[in-house]
Amino acid sequence: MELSNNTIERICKVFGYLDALEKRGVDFVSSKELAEVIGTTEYTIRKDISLLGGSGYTRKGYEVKSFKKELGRTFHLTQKRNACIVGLGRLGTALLDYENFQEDGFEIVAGFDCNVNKIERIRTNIDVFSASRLEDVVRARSIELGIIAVPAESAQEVVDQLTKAGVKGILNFSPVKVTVPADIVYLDMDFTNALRFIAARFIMQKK
Amino acid sequence: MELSNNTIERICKVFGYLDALEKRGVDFVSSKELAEVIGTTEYTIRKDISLLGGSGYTRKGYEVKSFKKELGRTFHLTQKRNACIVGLGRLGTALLDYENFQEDGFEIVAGFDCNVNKIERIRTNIDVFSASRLEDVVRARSIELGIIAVPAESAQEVVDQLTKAGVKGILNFSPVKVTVPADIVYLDMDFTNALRFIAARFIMQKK
DNA sequence: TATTATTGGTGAATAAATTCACTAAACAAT
DNA sequence: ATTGTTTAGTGAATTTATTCACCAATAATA
Repeated sequence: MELSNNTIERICKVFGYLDALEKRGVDFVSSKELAEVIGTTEYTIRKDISLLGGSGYTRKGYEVKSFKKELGRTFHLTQKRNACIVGLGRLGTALLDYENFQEDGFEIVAGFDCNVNKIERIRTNIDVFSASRLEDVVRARSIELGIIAVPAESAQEVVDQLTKAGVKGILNFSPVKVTVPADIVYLDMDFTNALRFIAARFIMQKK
Repeated sequence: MELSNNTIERICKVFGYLDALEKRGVDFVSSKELAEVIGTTEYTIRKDISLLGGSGYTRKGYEVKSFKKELGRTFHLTQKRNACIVGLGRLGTALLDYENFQEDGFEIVAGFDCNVNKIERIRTNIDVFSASRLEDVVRARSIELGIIAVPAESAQEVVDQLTKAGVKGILNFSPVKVTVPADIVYLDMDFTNALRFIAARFIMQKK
């Protein structure tokens, strides 16, 4: 099966919405509703789902519970995955306690910072370590996902360390472009860039 | 000129990288280097730039300073834009002091929270207000951009308030899908979704 | 029971995005 | 000078993504 990034992105959003619907006790959802919520068309949603082999019910839509379960299985979205946060400044510590991660199958099992004094001051339930211990802790705790919240100048170094330690994916909050080996899944969450994109779209009116 | 989202997104990244190069004192950059950094091909970069009407120098590439300036002008990326943050939990307060915003032409000129006690405890240089004052402060301070960092359950309400107050763009950090009028530029930064995307890509190996 | 409306599934058509192929320019090296 | 190499620019070709058009199923309604 060969899914495009766009499809995967949409399906992830669908998964999140299914989760919300399930909590609200809703049983069925139509491709039309999914499309509106996700911000696409019903055709695209149906195409995505058919690419995935999923199926719904005529005049009812997709069954929330079973569809969510199926997506979870296909994308291994249900199994717990260990993650760590590198860089415990304001953003990093905020992320440490971001409850939604835990709820959604991602467990932050370690935090790292190079400032030892800072480490001692941090009040959280999550174990925090000196950055020098990154590699061995990542291995010891089977951490698959690294979340980078360090300043721009050390981001590349952290990427290299995480890579060496064997993480499979990296989510980068630092506002700098880094180079990452091709076999590691990498995603950028540059806030400034997001604001720029919005500002640019003020100007280049869509539609 | 009709630019796609993809093009705008790439150009924003290019802008960020040009900024970094400028600071490093680099004079020229090739489409190939840009492509590598941004994560695309040189063809696409050149096509994007030509769509924009930009131009470079044979065997040298694009002149960093003037190209950056041109992009800034085209996308109005240089003019200061006022932004506010709604929701002053851990993430919201971290964003309040995120220095990179200020550096890049976005100024956080207000913070809002519905918890009055919390407002009094917050230590920052930025003015913080009760959420009830959102509408009048947004108008009074010409705030164009709203950054949402409230819990899922109040996100839609905040969107509605911001919309009513007349912001032009919204950046949403809350992990919920909201509906936004079509004329407002909207961008989602759902962390959990980002992690899901990464996890899904572990499985659905690209390439 | 017959009819109507709604919804998913899917191959075909269309549209959009990317890549290619080639040209021209400019600098470097011989 | 001449030759070779690098790099941008761009129309054409290709690939990818989206949308359409239509069918089948099924639930609701008359």
